[in-house]
Amino acid sequence: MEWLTADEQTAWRSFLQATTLLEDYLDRQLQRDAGMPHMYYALLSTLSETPARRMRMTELAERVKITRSRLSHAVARLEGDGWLRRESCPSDRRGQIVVLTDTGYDKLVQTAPGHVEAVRAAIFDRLSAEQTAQLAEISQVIADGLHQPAGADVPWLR
Amino acid sequence: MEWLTADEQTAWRSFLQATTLLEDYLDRQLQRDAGMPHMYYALLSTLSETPARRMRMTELAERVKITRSRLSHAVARLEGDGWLRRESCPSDRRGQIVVLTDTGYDKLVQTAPGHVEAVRAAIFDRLSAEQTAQLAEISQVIADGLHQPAGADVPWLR
DNA sequence: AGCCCTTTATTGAAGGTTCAAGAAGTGCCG
DNA sequence: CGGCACTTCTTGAACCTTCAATAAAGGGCT
Repeated sequence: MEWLTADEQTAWRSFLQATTLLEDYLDRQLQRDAGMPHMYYALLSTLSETPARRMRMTELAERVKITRSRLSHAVARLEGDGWLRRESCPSDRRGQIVVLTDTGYDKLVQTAPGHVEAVRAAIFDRLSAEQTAQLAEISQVIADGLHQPAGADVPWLR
Repeated sequence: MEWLTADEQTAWRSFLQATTLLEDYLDRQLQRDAGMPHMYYALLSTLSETPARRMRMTELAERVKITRSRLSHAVARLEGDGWLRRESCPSDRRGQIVVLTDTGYDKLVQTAPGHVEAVRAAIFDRLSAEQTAQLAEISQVIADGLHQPAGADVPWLR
């Protein structure tokens, strides 16, 4: 068992503070301007980038890295708001297809600029191009590592 | 209004995935091994590093970057578990001082190795020393920016 | 002292997330 | 075909977080 070095500790502390503050900041921004938390916005946003603005539940959950259960609850709420709707899947009767409605798309078009602005203000306006590239690389390494934890042959995320 | 460049988009996407996965991973690890979410562990950990393992509510909230309200709920829970206790502040009768109990300290000593190991496995074992330094710097920049958002003369975090 | 504004901390309700359990469909394999 | 294991998605309860409202104390000002 190894402890963290001094450098690692400062990095870890700063990272935790940055992510905590950032989440809080973006959740507030979107709750205020769009009436939904950041994760829900990410669902609409992800759907809007697919060919027909539709996706299977499981695939959507995998893309945004959340559990199916969490997605079910979120979709139920967003469907109630009218931003998206469910359709049954023709090829697999267990499946559900989530579709971004036109109203949902409009909502996204309406709120995207403010959100992008918030992201820029918090992050990219403050980082050099090099730092942006470094952040991308570091994030990718961490995400890759968590996607398939060493020694686990069973998916750890249900 | 500027959109994100292609590089910024990939960085943002990776960053979001990494932080989502990481939070989930650490919350699970701590819930399983310590019976508490990551944020609660951070409270115990922060207290353990102070001179007499005690701190005012407000200062603790500021250190870990959460609202007073959230802290109140968390402390109520952790006090119920016996990991910490409240004491009234002699110099300011509105104040409360949160104290890490001996049991709470033992709990921390017990669970810290496993948690540090999880953090190492997810992050520092995968990053070079340079990348660790880069992550520290980037995180610091982001955290600094969010601490005092440009154009706000009123604290945005209550 | 009295007044007012601020700071400190808590509370309860509403909403979000996790976890374990369960219903329903798929697909393989004897 | 029948059985069995696995996948897909949902559900409800417990827990956590947010938000707005509140109580209580400090501190300045006249």
